[in-house]
Amino acid sequence: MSIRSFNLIKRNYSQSNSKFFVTTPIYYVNASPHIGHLYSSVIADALYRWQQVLGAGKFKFSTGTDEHGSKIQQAAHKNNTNPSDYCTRVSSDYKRLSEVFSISYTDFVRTSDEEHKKCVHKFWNVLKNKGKIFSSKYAGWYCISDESFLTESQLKEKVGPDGRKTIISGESGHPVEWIEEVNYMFPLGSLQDDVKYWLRSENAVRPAKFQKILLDMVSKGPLPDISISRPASRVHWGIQVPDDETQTVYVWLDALVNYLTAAGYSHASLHQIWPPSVQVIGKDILKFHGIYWPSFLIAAGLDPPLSILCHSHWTVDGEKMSKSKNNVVCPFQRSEIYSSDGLRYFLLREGVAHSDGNYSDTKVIRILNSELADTLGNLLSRCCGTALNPHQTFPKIEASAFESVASSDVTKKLIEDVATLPDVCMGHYSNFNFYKAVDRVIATLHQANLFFETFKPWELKKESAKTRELDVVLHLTLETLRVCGILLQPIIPNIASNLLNKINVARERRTFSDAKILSWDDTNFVRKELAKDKTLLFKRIVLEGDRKKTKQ
RNA sequence: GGCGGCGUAGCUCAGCUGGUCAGAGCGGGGAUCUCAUAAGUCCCAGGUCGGAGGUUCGAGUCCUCCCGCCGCCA
Repeated sequence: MSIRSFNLIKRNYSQSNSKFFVTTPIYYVNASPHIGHLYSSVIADALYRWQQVLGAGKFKFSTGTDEHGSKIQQAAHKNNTNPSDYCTRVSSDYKRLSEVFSISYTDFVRTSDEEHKKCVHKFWNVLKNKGKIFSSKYAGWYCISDESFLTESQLKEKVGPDGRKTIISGESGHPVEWIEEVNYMFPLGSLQDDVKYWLRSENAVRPAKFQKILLDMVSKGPLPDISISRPASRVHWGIQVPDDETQTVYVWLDALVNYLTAAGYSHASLHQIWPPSVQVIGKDILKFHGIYWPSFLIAAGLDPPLSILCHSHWTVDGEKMSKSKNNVVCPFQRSEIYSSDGLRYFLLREGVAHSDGNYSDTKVIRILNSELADTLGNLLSRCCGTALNPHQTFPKIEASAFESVASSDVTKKLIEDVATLPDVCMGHYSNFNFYKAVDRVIATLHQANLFFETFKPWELKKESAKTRELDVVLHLTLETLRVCGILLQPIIPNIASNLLNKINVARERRTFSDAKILSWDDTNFVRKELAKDKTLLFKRIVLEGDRKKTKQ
């Protein structure tokens, strides 16, 4: 069965398509959420919100938790509870992550849900009926902790205190043992050409670095058959293989089907939303999503995803994040200091998909204070203060006064920046370059501050003959804030909402089209009242004992 | 060992297709302003673009070799 037979037309899904389906990985419940989990969710949420800024449609955003496997059995036992209760508890932490950080998912899938089991069974039977599952005796080195078969190159020898040698996983350090057993197998090699073809399409995997890694993997020689079940005697917390109670479905097959579960695989609605538009993943699970997953899908006669966005990891103060180093960054704890939008901003502003980011609290504080409190928040305050804006309005402007102000080079630059900003952001968001989009927005806000400084409205205020020019300065600056606010909604939804509320932008006027219609071109513009509340977009972060040097 | 990715100012990045032999933000220093979230604006310092060689009138950008980091495979 050839992949060429189905529709892989290159398309820019960032346009206002009728449908959009974005996914995060489902998070393994062996541990609480950390900054890396948040990063995946925030990226997916930004993509989802951007789609909404572009326009209405049938959208779906799935996330969830991966709850099966022997590690969960062990973790539950360690916590003196059963796997089901244990999973419910930790899964609720991931739901809380989404709630705290405004992750606007539509579907939360738990692999222990009955609906998911139905989908896994259905998928299994489809693969089986297509002759893609066969039973075979399998022998190899097996790591119980990691629940994986390993090749000999992945092993190391370890000498114990008594001089005895044991074989361990080279990667995790956990012990391995030689196992011979009967498992169900899947012929990865039979889909290799199709997967290679899919990988070569332009947007299949982004950034290109990860696309090349995958192409390298599938171009090296035939892919092996892989085991897709485990004996139930060893792994009983999972989904039973249909019609064979002695085997449990391999956790990766189980987990990957969650995306189908979210899309309505067990009932007829799947094709209303399938295939996924973007699947967001971390680089540690690249092989499963970039080779296994499309192989399974193609074998089952389903389209692979239109795009996989693979992001890199976060180091912490230059070191890999790990429990043993005790440097795992807890997003809940950090959000209490930096706010949820603040943490979102930092991750999307500082993170680039192609290389590891470095998390540092010093950097977080500096970026948030400089850009959210100062550049953005202070600019709003300059416009809304009663000294310059006693009537608390977003004023209408007179054409002659506008022309007078617009003749300045600084004003021309600002108007050009604001006019081109929506399309520039469109380009960057479409290519998943959030940091470039944010960079342009911040640059535009700097230009607005320069414009404000150039025209010195606090001096215009003193001359009654210059009141109309003062209105123009306030108007242009508030309009810049309005456009920037619309474009920042995917990044900092709450701060953007507060900003747009303050300048009285109607909720239904916060779309990409609204960002393109500029007030000085809008003959129907009506003077707007600013909201009465004293809006503080972002409170500057000051740590105890950290006293800023006062300037003279 | 083979293959792939990366290496640009203290930090994070831009600089795609060879052409002011280099920019931005943050951080640092100075000046100035007072509308404003003690904010804004301006100026300055910081660069062997990992190293060496080559192609070219001209290379951060192309080629070769070497060094370092990361990943995959053996």
